[in-house]
Amino acid sequence: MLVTTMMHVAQKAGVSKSTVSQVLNGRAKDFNISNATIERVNQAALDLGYVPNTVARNLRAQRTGQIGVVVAALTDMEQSLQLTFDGAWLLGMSTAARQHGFTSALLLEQPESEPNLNLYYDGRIEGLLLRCDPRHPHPLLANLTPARIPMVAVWTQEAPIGIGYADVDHFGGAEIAIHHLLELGHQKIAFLDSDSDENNNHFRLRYNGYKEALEEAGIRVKTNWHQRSVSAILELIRGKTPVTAVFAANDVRGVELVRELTRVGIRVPEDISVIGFDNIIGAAFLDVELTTIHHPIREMALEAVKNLADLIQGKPYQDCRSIVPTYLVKRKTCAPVKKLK
Amino acid sequence: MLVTTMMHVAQKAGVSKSTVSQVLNGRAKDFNISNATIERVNQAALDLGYVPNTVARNLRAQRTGQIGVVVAALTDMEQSLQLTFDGAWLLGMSTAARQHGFTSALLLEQPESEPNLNLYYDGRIEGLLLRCDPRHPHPLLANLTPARIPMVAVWTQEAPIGIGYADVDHFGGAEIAIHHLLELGHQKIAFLDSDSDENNNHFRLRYNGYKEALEEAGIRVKTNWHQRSVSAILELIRGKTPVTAVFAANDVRGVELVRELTRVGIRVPEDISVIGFDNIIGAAFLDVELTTIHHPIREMALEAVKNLADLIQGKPYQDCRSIVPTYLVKRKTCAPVKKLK
DNA sequence: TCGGTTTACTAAATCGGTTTTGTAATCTTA
DNA sequence: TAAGATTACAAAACCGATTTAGTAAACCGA
Repeated sequence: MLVTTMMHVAQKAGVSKSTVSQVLNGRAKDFNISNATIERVNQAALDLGYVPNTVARNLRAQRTGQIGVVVAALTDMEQSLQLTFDGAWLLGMSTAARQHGFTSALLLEQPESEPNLNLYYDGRIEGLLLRCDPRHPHPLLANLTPARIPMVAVWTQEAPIGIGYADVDHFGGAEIAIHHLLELGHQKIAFLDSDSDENNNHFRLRYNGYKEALEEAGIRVKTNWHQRSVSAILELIRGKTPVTAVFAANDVRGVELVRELTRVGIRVPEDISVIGFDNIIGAAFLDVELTTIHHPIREMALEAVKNLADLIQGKPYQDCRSIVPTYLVKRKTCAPVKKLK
Repeated sequence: MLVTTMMHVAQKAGVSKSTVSQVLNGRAKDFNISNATIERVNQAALDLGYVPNTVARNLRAQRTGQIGVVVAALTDMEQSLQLTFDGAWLLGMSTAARQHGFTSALLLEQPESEPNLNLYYDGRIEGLLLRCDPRHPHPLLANLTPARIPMVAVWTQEAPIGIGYADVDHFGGAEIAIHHLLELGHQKIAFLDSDSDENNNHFRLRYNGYKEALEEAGIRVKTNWHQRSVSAILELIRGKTPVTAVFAANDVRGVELVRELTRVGIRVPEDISVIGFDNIIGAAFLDVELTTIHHPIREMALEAVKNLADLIQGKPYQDCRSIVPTYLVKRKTCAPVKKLK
């Protein structure tokens, strides 16, 4: 490779490599290096275009300033959303990593078969970030006996002992959505769940938040308010005790619903209010201007990195768990309830 | 940190660390290590849960098996598209990296100010991938005197001497789009350019492909066929020599156009055919089913990594440049031209 | 039985830094 | 003015591997 090493600088400056190290690390004063020597060393380093070898430095320092990020292969989740999500999260994470003193993040592809923590425990990284899938526990988290490496699970609130996490406040977000509808006078509010992702933990949390918020307001949640198909919601609306608003488990479902309602002549928000969840990036590009709950991906990424940094610093894992707050994004699919009773 | 090193294994097995190294690297036969010793060493390593330190190994081997990926901060480009793009590209790149023998990829945030190649030249990575912006040359490419590190620019076809690249065939894709329209009998075809990105090199290539394809078919491209606003296209359609089809510089514009046409009562594709470019991920979620040219991001990522691997291996940079082919995605916005003449 | 080869290892050098320890020379201060 | 402190460095150890060179013992043919 033929790179200039510290030795070359030392030779050029006529000093030992220890001196070079001391000078270049700004510790000259601690070692009583004369100004003349400092000058000579700096000049030599400059002339030779010297760049310290980080690998060597890391070996000696016994730390790398790197964290690992396991990027799972794409699952069957709706590709577009998955990709925007991953894009936002990776980019946010990368920025956050630097802010927390890590030089960089190592992208590690998830090995398909037996996940082996040792694989990540070879000294290259100081901690690990795992992007989880809300539908099933991450394999690396599953067969984890003791946490031998600082680890933070991202996008989940279920992590084993020793593991930190960062997730969005799905429960609280749902509450915010319901409170908004309540303020608009709605009382009968349906929940449009996913049709496929029955095990999606986030959707479960959102449903719980929905239920809790309604019950706290003294409203008994009828079982048939919880539906998994747009057509079922349609029936509900046309039924004898119709709902006046629908909380969709996510924006995809929300948009779907609004489109169908519009198609069959039910006006949104005049006849029915619809609120979604996620504030999917690029929603501006859609035909439906959905009121929704913002899902803060980058903030979550930032929290994840912060938690990992703390964990590495030795903080107890209980203190390295964050639930990132959401907020309401008012657009055009919610309105005060019609006085039709 | 208290990890088990090769020394510990050696002690436990009652041999020297050289022997341990030889055994664990499968080079026992070359060094005449007896089977009994091999067995002892393996058992000791297993018992102690030994994992070789990759940093030390890398220092000695003078290579890391890592490549760097510069992730630029988000620009003002339409966020959604940017994020899906980056998600797809990072994920594709990461998979490709492993396939090409790199253990992992290092995410390097782009320093805002003076880009300093030395920063990336400290031994941690063997090469660099730069995701470029089609609107302006990458700062790292701009002030690059000699290429001191193997580098591949991604999403551009303009790279200095010594630098490889991987890009999508924007020119060829445009030709494919036009050929499709020509086959459907269209002769008067407008080009709906971006309204803002005047310096976007990709759009320029697409325009050139459009023009070339038409001229090859013996059609003289009228200057007013090249427009930058939907309303201008509308005027064109309503004018005395109306176009029968529009090639949009990208899907965003295409969808915009189709929506507006539909709104003012012009039917697509019955009255006007529209073809886009990009096949934006998640198009399925849109209301407009746009015929378009697929923009293969993951394939581009794969080519980029392949080129970088080749470059690292010493291949001449001219052979490390790829233009990835596109293909037509037929959906519902193109139809045979109406015989109205 | 003696030099040469093979067997089975070990010692030491190496990668390129950082840090601890060592050592002359000069400077203080009692 | 001699002991102690300070100045200004250099030598060597160290991080944890890999690799080259070295060595002792067994074997082997002439």
